[in-house]
Amino acid sequence: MDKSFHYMLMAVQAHFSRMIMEESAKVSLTTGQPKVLDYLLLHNGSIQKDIAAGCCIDVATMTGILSRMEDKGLIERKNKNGNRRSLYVYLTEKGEKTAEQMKGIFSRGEDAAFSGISDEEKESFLETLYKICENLTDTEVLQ
Amino acid sequence: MDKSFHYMLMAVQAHFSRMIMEESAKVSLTTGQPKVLDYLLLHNGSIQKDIAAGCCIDVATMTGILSRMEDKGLIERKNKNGNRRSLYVYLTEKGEKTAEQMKGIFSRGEDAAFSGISDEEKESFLETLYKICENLTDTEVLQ
DNA sequence: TAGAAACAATTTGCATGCTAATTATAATTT
DNA sequence: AAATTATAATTAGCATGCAAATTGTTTCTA
Repeated sequence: MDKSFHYMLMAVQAHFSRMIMEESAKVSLTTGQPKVLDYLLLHNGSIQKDIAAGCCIDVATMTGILSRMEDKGLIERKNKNGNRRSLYVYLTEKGEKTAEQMKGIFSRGEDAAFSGISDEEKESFLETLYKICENLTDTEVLQ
Repeated sequence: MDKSFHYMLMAVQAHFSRMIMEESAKVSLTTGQPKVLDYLLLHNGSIQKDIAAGCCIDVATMTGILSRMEDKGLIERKNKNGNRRSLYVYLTEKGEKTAEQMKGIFSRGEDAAFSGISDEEKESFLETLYKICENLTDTEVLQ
C-alpha cells in the first residue's frame, strides 16, 4: 500500500465514509444527510449558509440535501424576524431521533478505526489532526 | 470547531481535496483524474478493476473517469494476450508529464498540511494513520 | 464439450460535489 | 428615498460517487 499522506487520507476517508453510509442507509439516510444531522444536533436553528460551512460543502449542494431532508420530515425550514432571505433550519422530533442514532453509528465507526490503538496514541493523533485541520482551514469558513 | 475524529476527517479531506482540485484544474484535470494518474505512475498497465480498487472507488465510476481521460489523450486502453474482457491502461507521454506535475502538487499540498508540525510528530501521525488505514481496509480491496 | 458460473466492463438512475449564473431580499450609499 | 451593493438561496450543467442490472467474455464443471 502507498503510505503517502494523500493516499492514506483518501483511503481512510473512502473506507470510513463507506462504512458510515452502509450503516446510515439502514436508518434511511443518504450520503449527505448524516453530517447535517450531526451539525444540527450542536447548532439547531442555523441558516443554510452556516450549515454548509460547518459541513464543508457548498451552499448550492446544501440546498438539495436539505430539500430532500425536509421532504422526509427530518428538518423544518422557517423564516424569522421578518427576514425573508435567510432560512433557519430546525430538527424535527424524527430528525433528532435519527441524529441520536447517527451519534452511535459515528462512535462505533470511530472505535473500529482506532481498534488496537492505545488511548495515548489516539490522543496525540487527534491533536496532530487538529493542527492539520487548522492549517488547511481559513478560520472564517468553519467559523 | 468540533474536534471529533469523524468531523476532522471530513474537514481535512474536504479542504485538502479542494486545494488539490484547484491546483489540478490549472493543468486541466477534473476531480477524479489526479488519483488515477498517481496510481498509474506506480502501476502502469493495470486493468480497470485494479485501478478502481487502488483509488478506492467503484469500477462503475472508473469507467467514466477513464473514458474522459482517454478522450483527452492522458491514457490508452488496450487488450492484451488475446484477452478481450480485461482492459489494460497505460499512461501516454502527455499523461506521464501531467502525472509528474501532480506529484509536485500533492507534495506542496502535503507541506501546507504539515506546516509547523515537526518531522517526529508527522512521522508518528503517519504511522497511526497507516494503522487506521489497515483497520478500515479489507486487505483484498487494496491488494 | 455444452451448460453453468465467474468475471470485467459498461449502462442506468439517483445523490452528492463543484462553479457560474440567477433570483429575491436586505443593507448601504449618495 | 432611489440606486447601488451585498447577501442567501436556488438553478443549471457537469463530473464524480454508489448500487443494481446488463453485456460480453472467460473459466469451470458435469
